[in-house]
Amino acid sequence: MARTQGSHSGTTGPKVREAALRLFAKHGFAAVSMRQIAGEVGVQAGALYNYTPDKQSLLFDLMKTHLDELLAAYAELPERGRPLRALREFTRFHIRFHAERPDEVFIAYMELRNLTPENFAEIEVLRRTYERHLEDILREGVERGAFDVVDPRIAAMAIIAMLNGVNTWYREGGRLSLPEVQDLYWDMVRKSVLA
Amino acid sequence: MARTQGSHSGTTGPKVREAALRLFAKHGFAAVSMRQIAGEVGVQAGALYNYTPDKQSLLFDLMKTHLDELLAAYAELPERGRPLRALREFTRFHIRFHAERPDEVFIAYMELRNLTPENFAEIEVLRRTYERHLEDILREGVERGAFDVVDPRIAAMAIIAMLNGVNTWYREGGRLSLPEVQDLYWDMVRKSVLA
DNA sequence: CATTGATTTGAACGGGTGTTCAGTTAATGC
DNA sequence: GCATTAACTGAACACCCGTTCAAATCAATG
Repeated sequence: MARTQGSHSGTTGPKVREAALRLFAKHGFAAVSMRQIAGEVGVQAGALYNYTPDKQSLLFDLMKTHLDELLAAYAELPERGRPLRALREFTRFHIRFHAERPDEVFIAYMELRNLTPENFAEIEVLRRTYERHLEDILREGVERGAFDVVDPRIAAMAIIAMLNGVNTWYREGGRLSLPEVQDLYWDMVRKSVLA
Repeated sequence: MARTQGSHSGTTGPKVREAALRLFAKHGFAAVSMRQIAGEVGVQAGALYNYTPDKQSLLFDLMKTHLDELLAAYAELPERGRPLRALREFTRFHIRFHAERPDEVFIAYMELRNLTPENFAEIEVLRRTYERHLEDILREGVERGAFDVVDPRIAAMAIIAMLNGVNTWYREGGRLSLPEVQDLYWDMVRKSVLA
């Protein structure tokens, strides 16, 4: 046997990325083999190399795509307004965006050490860019006297760490709805920086 | 060759745990081989099995020891006092304790999925016990009217996630000293729950 | 100083790893 | 309907994996 019925790069390609995403998130990059991914796709391991030059690139592409989408989605937030309003929009956006993609988020935070140094550096720039958006909101709030934040850089990291924590426990259909979660966290974020 | 000069379970045993700790933290459990650990210890791979029944137990022991020490250290905190004071002590304790053991903390949060279900369950009980200490402080603060927290369980997880974030950037000898970090975070934690 | 017991070696076990590629088959364009 | 191209197989490559164990050597004991 060789080329199989119904085979298409347009369908196999996404399947490869989806399988890798799910398996990496569940078992970790190092614990997943190319043969496992191929098995999920319904293909032999060799066929994966039509879609990625190697395993490392597969991981990098997943992370890069995730962060590109994060920055693009944030950039398209309509009318962010003044500091307090902007901070609320950031908080709500962050929780929603991350709750919608638990696997991508998990990989992006857990598998950083499995990137080559060059790939790591590229991902870090994107992550840092996102953090700086929040940092800028805080800084402007301090200038306008709306916020009392001694160190905006630290505060930004603290808030993001807190918001990322949602993904460790939030599940759709659980005790709390997403809007309820957003309200609870917004209450804490707001008070933590208020003057 | 067989038994080597100066060999002692009293020295090799700790060396094995230290090497495993460092390597697991740096490369991840799945990416580290028993031969790598043995190499760091200065021994052949077979010798490791005098000190652990298998690789999995090595990981579990590291996590269990870490969490046992965490709970023991918290239990020995002198005079925690009323809610606000207790919350401050918790915050300062958490930051210091975790900053002192970055490798243990990293492993305890990143390698949970590499535990067998039984081992995972045991670790989760300990982690949950620690979380509940904070939850109890918050609950008492709410009862006494000192705190305004809608959902103490969620708030406890949010605060711990925020404090854990310190380990992603804090390094001894960096821009901020540990007391400065403790002050910055205490300021945010305090305000986030205040009535 | 001989003996016992603790400690390690080194080889072996069966199996898995990422990656390459010649060969084969299905889909596509003319 | 036929030639071309895209997609995939299956085997092979060299190597690494966790774990076991008889044999060898050292430390400790009496």
